[in-house]
Amino acid sequence: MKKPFYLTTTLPYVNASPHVGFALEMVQADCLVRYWALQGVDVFFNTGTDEHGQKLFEAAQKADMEVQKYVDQYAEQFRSLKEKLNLSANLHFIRTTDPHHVVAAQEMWKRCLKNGDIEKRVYKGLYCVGDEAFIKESELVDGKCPNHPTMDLIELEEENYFFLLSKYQKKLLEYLSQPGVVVPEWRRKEAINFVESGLEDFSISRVKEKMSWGIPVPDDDMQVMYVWFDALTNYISTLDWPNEEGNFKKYWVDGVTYQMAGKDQVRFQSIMWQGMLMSAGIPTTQHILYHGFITSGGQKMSKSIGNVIDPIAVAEEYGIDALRFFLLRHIHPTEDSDFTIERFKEAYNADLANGLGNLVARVMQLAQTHLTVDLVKEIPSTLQSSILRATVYTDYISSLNNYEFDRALISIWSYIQELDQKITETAPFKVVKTDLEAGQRMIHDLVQGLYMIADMIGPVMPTTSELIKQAVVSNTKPINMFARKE
RNA sequence: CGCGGGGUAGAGCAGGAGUAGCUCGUCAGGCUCAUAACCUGAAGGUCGUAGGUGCAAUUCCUACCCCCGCAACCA
Repeated sequence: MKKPFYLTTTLPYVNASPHVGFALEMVQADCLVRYWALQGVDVFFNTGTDEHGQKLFEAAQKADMEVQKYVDQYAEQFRSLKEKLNLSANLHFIRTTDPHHVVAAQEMWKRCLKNGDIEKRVYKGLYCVGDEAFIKESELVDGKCPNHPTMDLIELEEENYFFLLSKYQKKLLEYLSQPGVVVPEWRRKEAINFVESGLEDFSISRVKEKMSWGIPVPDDDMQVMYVWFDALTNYISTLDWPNEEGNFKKYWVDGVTYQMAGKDQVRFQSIMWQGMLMSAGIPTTQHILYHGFITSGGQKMSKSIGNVIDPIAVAEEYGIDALRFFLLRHIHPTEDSDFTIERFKEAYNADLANGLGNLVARVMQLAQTHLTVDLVKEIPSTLQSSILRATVYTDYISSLNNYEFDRALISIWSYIQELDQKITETAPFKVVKTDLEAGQRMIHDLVQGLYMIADMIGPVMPTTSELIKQAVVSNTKPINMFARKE
């Protein structure tokens, strides 16, 4: 019996529509979940939305809306990604405004408090009256607020609760000393460096009077939790924690735990969150996978440059599977990568239209013409075909086991090329005219290869995979799967 | 001396001590089962710069140059 797996994405903050970077995270996660599920693993798959905090509070005020209604709107956009990106059916979606999450966050607080890791202190910071907010030092422009360069910043103090992260320096270093807790490996070293350079305690609450949109601090009416403390707790509240039995025990305590996040999240996910878990006496996360960022035209995406890629629009024009394919094949799993429509179209035409789509068409045309349904019946159960070069499958497996989506797909596509070559070299369409049986055997082999491809691309392109399998089983050439785009 | 990633054919990338590889693009052939697709071949690179260690370096070491992130309360 395989251990159950748990995998969560980060929860996006709902101050904007889903962007392509989150689509990447979601699709990577979904690919792993589907891959594991195919191997018979019981997987708990989590995502959701982070809905508290000052920025949302202000945004709602600007929009002249009730905060809850404001976040409801955005939450729905993220929830609908399940259909728009064709994510696994078992995906759990948690909102940090869900009542049971609120309870969990407060319980997390109490545990950390009880363990002596939360204490009240004076928070000193530079406060901009124009923004009515603290400005962090790295944001300063010539010592002034970037939004209000003519105004002087005032030093302001307020009482906040602090999480004593510094107490966990040693334990965090022990945690980070385990290979695999942070992927890629060089980011683990980065995290170790960061912890070794010293950890600061963090403010984890805000004065309610100034900003009420947050989870109330237990036993203190004057303060609400600062978002990150609240939001991080979702990873276990989604498992019904603080109920220690059931899903929490099954997946978090006894299972194999995975988180996915963007590269900017290392200190939140691998350091603060792990510190919180340690404080609360809960097992730490076993593997956290960090993807890179997506640029467009070599620059950060921004509305003013006009290089923003809307993943939903791409999916609508080219198909969900095409988007999923591009994100997994042409975006590096862990490094930054570039995404432009030009590159996307190039990959679409080369890999999907001319590659996979065309191969399906030529093989299934041969099959439909020269084979019968009876002849292909046994195909799904006989995947160990002689036509499959053994290394294709083993490369595919080992790549996915290392979260190297791009390599897994490269290996499948090299096989597609092999089949194209084989058709040209052995010319079954010719052989069939002089020796029907020999030709049929060749075509049968090709169909088997096609089925194998369908199997392997399942986690990446679920719909395409199904269409190919159906075509094989019904011995029918399907309509163009990926029409060329000019 | 802050930390990390990277600089390889026109473009995008892989590789990693011992005839430099892939995709797209270009050029020339071939095939006709296929989505004007597919197959074969060719042109195109002194692998950022300068040193060093090797019988041998693009691959290791050192220095430097350039690009990109990060440098914590941004969710």
